[in-house]
Order: sequence, then C-alpha cells, then structure tokens
Amino acid sequence: MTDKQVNILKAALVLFAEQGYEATSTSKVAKEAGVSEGLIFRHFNSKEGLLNAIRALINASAIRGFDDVLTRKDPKAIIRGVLEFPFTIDDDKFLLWKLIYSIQWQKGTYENTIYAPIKEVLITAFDTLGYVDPEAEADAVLMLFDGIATAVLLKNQKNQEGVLKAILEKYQL
Amino acid sequence: MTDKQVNILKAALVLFAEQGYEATSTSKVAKEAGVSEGLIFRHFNSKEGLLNAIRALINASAIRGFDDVLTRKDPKAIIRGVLEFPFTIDDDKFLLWKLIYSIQWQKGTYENTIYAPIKEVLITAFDTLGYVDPEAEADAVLMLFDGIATAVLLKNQKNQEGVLKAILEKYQL
DNA sequence: TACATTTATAAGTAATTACTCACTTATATG
DNA sequence: CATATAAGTGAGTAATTACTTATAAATGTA
Repeated sequence: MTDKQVNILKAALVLFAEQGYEATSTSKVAKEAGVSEGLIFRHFNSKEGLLNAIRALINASAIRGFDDVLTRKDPKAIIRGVLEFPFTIDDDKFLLWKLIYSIQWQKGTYENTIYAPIKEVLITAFDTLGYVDPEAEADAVLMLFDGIATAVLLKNQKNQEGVLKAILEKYQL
Repeated sequence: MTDKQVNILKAALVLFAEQGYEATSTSKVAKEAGVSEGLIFRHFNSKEGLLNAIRALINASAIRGFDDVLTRKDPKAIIRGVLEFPFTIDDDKFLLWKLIYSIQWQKGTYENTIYAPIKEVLITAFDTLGYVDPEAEADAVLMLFDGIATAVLLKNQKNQEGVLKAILEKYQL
C-alpha cells in the first residue's frame, strides 16, 4: 500500500462518515486526499470497491477493539465490558463507528462479522451464570449495545455515568 | 392536498426508505408517483423540502403510535409498552420507522420531537416506582428502544419472544 | 359566462456524476 | 543499464442531477 492509497482511504473514511456514502462524490474524495480522481479507480476499480475496502478495514478494527473484553475469564466482566464499550468510544474511533452504523442504515444490512463473535462469547457467559435463555440474553445485550451506540454517536451522549449504572444494575454487575 | 401531491409523498416515502434519500433522484420519485418532475418542485420547492414534508408526516405518525402507551395509568404498563413497541412494528409501519432511522443516520441528527414526550412519561413512571435515578432509567429504556428497533428494522428480527421476555424481566414486568 | 388562480406538464438548463483513456513518472528486477 | 510493471495524472466521456421556465389544463368564484 502506497502513501496515496492510504490517503484515499483516510479521506474517504472521514467524508463517508461525515456526509454519507451517497452524498460523497469521488471527486471530493480525490480532492481531500490530494490525489487525481483516476487514481481511486486504478486502486479500487469503483466507488463501491472503495467502500468495500474501507468496510474491511473498519470491521477488522472494530473486532480488534473487542479483543480485551472477549478474552476475559470472568463472565460478568465480559458482559460489563460489552455494555461499557459504546460509552467509551473516543474521538479517534468516533468516525469509524459512525460509518459502521451509517453504512448499515444506508445499505439496509447488518454487520454480522462484527457481532457474531461477540454474541458467541456472550452466550457462553450467560450460560455460565445460569441464565435460563442465554441466547436471548445475548441478543438483548447486543440490542442494548446498538442503542447505546446510537445515543453516543447521534446524540453525543458520552460517558453517561448514571445511565451506565442503571443498565449494569439490571445484570447485577 | 391534491391526489398527485399525496402520490408524490407516498412514492418518496417508499423510495427514500428503501434506497436512501441521497440515492433517490427526484426523477425516480416523479416516475414512481406517475407525475411530472416539475410538480415536485411546484409543491415542495426542493428535494430537501420534500424530505421535510415527509419528515413532518412520519414524526406525527410515530408520535400518534405512542398515544395508547403513554396515556396508561399503571407505570409498569407504560414501561412495558415502550419496550414492546419496536417488536410490534408491522408491515405498514415498517418503512415509516426505517425512514426515521435512515434519515437520522444520514443527516447525523436525533429526532427529539418523537422521543422527548416519551422520555417525560418514562421519567414519571420510574419516579412513581421509586427508582433512584428516574432520568437515567428513562434514557436507558430509550436506548434499549433504539437497539430493539435496529434489530427489527435491519435484521428483520420480529416478535423475538425470548428476547422480549429477558428484557422485561430486568424491569420485573 | 368571465377571469383569476391553482395544478400540471414537457422540454429545457448548467452542473455534477462515476468512470475511462492516453499518457507520463516512478519503482523494481534481471 | 534495460525493460517490464506499477503508480499516478489530466483531460476527457455520456449520463444523470436538482431545478427552471414557458405554456396548457383544470378549478374556483364573481
């Protein structure tokens, strides 16, 4: 990967996240990246190809962000980690997560590559804790995750201590 | 409002919800509505004006959908009603709610006209039930609402009995 | 009926879109 | 060094974009 290739990906990530994929033209991306427009198509074939390249990058980055949480021994610590996660999205991960959700709602898809491994670990955790329906509990936590993320990313509600406390209480964490 | 005006709004609602606002051209809307393209601009001035007209309609419709729940006497019935709501979005309300979220993520805004009145009623309900931080509880329920809606609208997870049960248990409902 | 207003259309507009192509420059490898 | 391959550019392309305008049909009202 050359410098300019990286510049294109960085510029596209920011513009797609801030203005939306459809509202961002390839000429805008080229300008922001300091690159000729043709180079985008040399490297990524099409605008959709550029999006897919970014998608692979941000999915991998999102999954990596969960490494610490998912390898914990204590099942309660795992559940707490997942629920705390969206509250702790900081500035340099903000656009990444905003783009993940933005693409999902634009394309009408759900990013299972990110959520499936989390769900598996959650099921095991709830199972260990003796919950009667571990899969339902895992789904519920993932829904809560999406809801918290929506609040953080759209309403800029960061580090809402009281809300996190209220949520964790429901799981006796 | 003339027939053709209604046709434009109906067609635009469907296309905006299914393909996204930016990805839908005014010519597509006109064709789908069986109307000349110019008529859109006669009635709504601009594409953004058309979007705003639809926004007002779907927000009003969304708020009306909560009338039954928010006027309940029993505080527990109110909380249960809000949490059950997204699970029961049926086919004729599906695109309406999909568009509400789609617009929010496209424009980076949060639709407070819908959520503010719900939050008020939730705060009162949690207060009546003696919760220590009623506002935090209300925020948490609204986050859960968004998360459930995301699952229903993006993953087509409709009427997940086990998940709903698991969630309601957390509030002893 | 007369006439003013509203509703509707068809055919435009300049600007922008995603993408291509002929070409040059840089890099790698024998 | 020679030469093949990859990286990069700038000026194109046809199609589509949101929007306008001139004109006609429908409607209301006196």
